[in-house]
This record gives sequence, C-alpha cells and structure tokens, in this order.
Amino acid sequence: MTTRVPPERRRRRPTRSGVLLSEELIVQTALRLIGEHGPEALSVRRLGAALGCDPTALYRYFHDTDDLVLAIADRIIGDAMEGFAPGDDWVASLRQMALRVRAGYLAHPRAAALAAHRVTRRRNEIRAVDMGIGLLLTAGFEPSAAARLYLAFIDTVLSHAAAEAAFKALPRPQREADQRAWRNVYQDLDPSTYPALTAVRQELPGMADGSFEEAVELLLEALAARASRNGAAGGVGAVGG
Amino acid sequence: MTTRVPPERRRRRPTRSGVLLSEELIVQTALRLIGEHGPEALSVRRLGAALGCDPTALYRYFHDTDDLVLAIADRIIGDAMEGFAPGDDWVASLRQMALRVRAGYLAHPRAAALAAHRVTRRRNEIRAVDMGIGLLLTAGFEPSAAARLYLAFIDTVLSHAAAEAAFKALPRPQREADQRAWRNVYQDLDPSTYPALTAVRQELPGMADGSFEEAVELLLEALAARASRNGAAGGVGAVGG
DNA sequence: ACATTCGGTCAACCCTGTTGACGTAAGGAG
DNA sequence: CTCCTTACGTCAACAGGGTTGACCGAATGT
Repeated sequence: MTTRVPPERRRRRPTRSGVLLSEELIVQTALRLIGEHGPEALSVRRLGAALGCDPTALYRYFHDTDDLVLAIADRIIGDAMEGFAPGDDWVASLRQMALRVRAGYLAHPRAAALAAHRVTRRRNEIRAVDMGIGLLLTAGFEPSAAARLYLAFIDTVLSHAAAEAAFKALPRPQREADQRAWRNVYQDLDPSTYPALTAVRQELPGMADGSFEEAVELLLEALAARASRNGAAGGVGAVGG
Repeated sequence: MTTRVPPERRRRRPTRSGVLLSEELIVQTALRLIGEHGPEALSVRRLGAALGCDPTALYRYFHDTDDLVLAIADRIIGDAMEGFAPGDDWVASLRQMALRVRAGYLAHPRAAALAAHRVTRRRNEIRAVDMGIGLLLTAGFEPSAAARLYLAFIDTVLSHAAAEAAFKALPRPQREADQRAWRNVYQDLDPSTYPALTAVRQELPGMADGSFEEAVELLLEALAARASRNGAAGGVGAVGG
C-alpha cells in the first residue's frame, strides 16, 4: 500500500461491483454494519464485503483499523452534543447533559468503548465543560467547588457511559452470559454463607439493566443538597426516589 | 478437548518443560504477562509459551479465553478485598470497599482495562456483592432499594476505577500529553465565549488528578440522606465537604 | 497390578489485520 | 487527442489469533 491517505480525494474509480468508494461511505457502512449485525461484525474483510470491494481497498482511505475507528468516533462526538442548550433549572440541565452523553455513546457502543477514555480536547468538549461548570456556578457554588464537583459529575457520567458501551460492545455470547449470571448463578446460593444476597434474591435479575439513571440521580441529589446548604439559589429539579 | 474443567484438580502431570500447571499459576502468569507487555499480549499461544506448555493445555483449566479473563478479574477482586471485614459504620465500610476496589484495579491497570466491566460470577465477586448489599440492608433500606442502590454504588466505583486504570495503562507519551493539554488548551480560551471556564481558570490544572474520592463522597452523602429520610438506623460516617 | 481417565501434546481449521506487487483506468499536460 | 503519471482496486501471501479432535502416556482409585 505505502500511499498515505490524501487530505482530499481527487480521483474516483469504481470498484469491481460498481461502487464508488469514499471515506464518508466507508464510515457510514461501518456504522450500519455494527448496527445491524453487532459490534463483532466490524472487520476489514466483512466491511470490504459489505462495500462490494476488496478488503484491502480500505487501506487507501485509512492507514489502519484504528484510524477507521477514530474516524467513526470523531463523528459520534459531533452528533452527541449537537443542538443542546441548558435551561433555567441547573439540576435538570445537568441531567440532560448526562443523558445525551450516554445516548451518544450507546448509539455506537464499540467505537465509544474504544474512544471513551481518550479525552479529545476539542471544541465540542470544551463547550460542554464550560456549560457544565457554568451551571454549577449559577447554582451558587464557589469557582473551586464548581470545578471540582463538575469533574466528579462528568467523570461519573463518562465512565458509566463507557462501561455501558463496553458491555454492549461485548461479543453476544459473553454479553448474554453476563446477563444470565444474575438470574442463574446468583439464584442458587447457600443462604447461610450469603444472607444478604438471599434476602434480595428477587431483585437480582434487574441488576443486569445497569444503574446509570440511579447513579446520576444520587449525584444530583447530593449536589442539590450541598447547594441549598450553602444557601444558594436552588434549581429544585425533581430529585428523589 | 471436550472435558470440562473440574471443580477441584486431582492429578498433576508435569509439562514437557517440567512445570506443574494449575489454575492459580495460569492466572498469575497471565497477570504478569499483561502487566509487562500490555493487554494485547494475552493470547493462548503466548501464555502457553510463557508457561512452558502447549497452548492448548490451558483448555484443560479454562474452557474459553473469556473464562480465563473472568478468572483474572475475580482474582483482582479477591486480592483487593482480602482481609476486609465491614465495621459498624455502614457508610465508612462502603467507603473502604470503594477504596479497596480502586486500589486493586490500579495495581493491575492493564488487566483492569480488560476485565473491569465483566460479571465474573465467581466466589470473590459474589462475596463482595453480598457484603455490600448487606451493608445497605443494615442501613435500613428495603431489599429492592438495597439491591438497586448497591448496583448504582458499585457500578460507579467500578467504572471510575476502570477509567483511572485505563488512563494509567496509556503509553506514557499519550498520558503526559493528555495531562499537559489541561494546562495548555484550557488556559488560553476566549473569556467571552467560555465565561465559566475563565472564572474557574485557576482550578483547572488540578482537574488532572481525577475525581474518585469526590464522586464516592457525593454518592455516600446521597445514600446517607436517603437512609435517614427513611428514618433508618444511621451509620453517620463523616460525610460532607 | 489393573483399568480408568486426566491432561499435555500435536496437527489442523478458519478467522484476523496487514503488506507488497501488479495492473488498470483516470486525469492533467502538451 | 495522445501520452504519462499516479491513484487505487485487486490479488496473493504472511503472521498471528482462538478453538477442536485425536492421540496416548502417565497418574490415580480400586
């Protein structure tokens, strides 16, 4: 191959099956492939087959599989935060941010799982950080507290979302086995050795559903409590459970 | 292969190079391998080479690569929780659990990145779950709430720890570049476009340190508040900030 | 001492990502 | 309109991955 991907494509040559390749089409097809047949369906060979071209043709557009994944991830980030504006209620606004980030990640689990902990210091992220800290400032927190608390909040949201995405990106048999574990393994335990688990036995199957919302609500409760304890203006967004 | 892994090993037969295989030795070697050469260094063939045995001998102990990964994860949990017994103060005990899990993950950053989000359904994990739910039951929560809240708590702890571990597992140049970016990129921003970030500018360099403790404290505050709202027996562990 | 079965070894299969060589068609230059 | 260059689609091949079935020697319970 040797030829590096040019910044702008000049010549187009139809593939054997007549398709005109492009970076856009490849990313698009990759996302479709993942969406339809699961994350494990993304491989160079399969992607080539889906595009109707030789697998190695992709190396004319991405010098690496990782390069392709990053291209996909880059697009996801842009989509996630698009068109969001915070409202008057700072608690509700933070909740919305959390849900948006999570939705963006879950929409494309595998790419998200790969790029989750890579912090892109780009414009969309910077705007989100500014927005979140701004919300905590209007909540009445001191600048230092606002910065610290925002970090705790967004880190929790991001790592939770990444965890969910990682789970969803698991090969299907393993994913389903993990889910079944709560129903099977955790059901047949010796009551005397595991008294607490026995007491909550009926609740365990629900454990597979994750805890994103609950964790976010707990955090928002704590933040709201601290804010009102500071005698600050309270966005009293519906917290509680 | 066909023979499933027996619950207890009875016979030992030395490998061609004289090593006596065991589940313990295999997991141990796998952790060393990952620790030295990264998560991608874990393959059946390489592990066999490191152990001085035929790669397929491992299938006598783990019926699957995934099975091995789960065993590794469970061992990390076991190491982290070893010798821990919950005290009277349920809040303090949960805090200790959180710190222990985090320490265990950070001790094996690269392995943690591989196994963090899995349900190992093995002994060490089951014991930890039983312990945690037990603490919330003594706090006075109903079984269903105890199960849900424990999940939210431990998921947050695990995903935070995994995020920290993933960051720590990054190649040094990338890791340091990410840290520098906080100081560089976020310092030279236009005040009118990013007013909140400008207001907390002095606090930003500290953002690189992470937020594990703060997030845990926020969660514990919220849990304690809910518990006392339920009129429950309160372990009033020192919460607040 | 014998029969059983555990478990280490070997060969093989099919999947990956990736590379280098090859040739063809596209596009600019004259 | 022709020619030359180069983009890029194709092909064959390599290295490495997980997993399986057959083989059979050795360790163990009887």
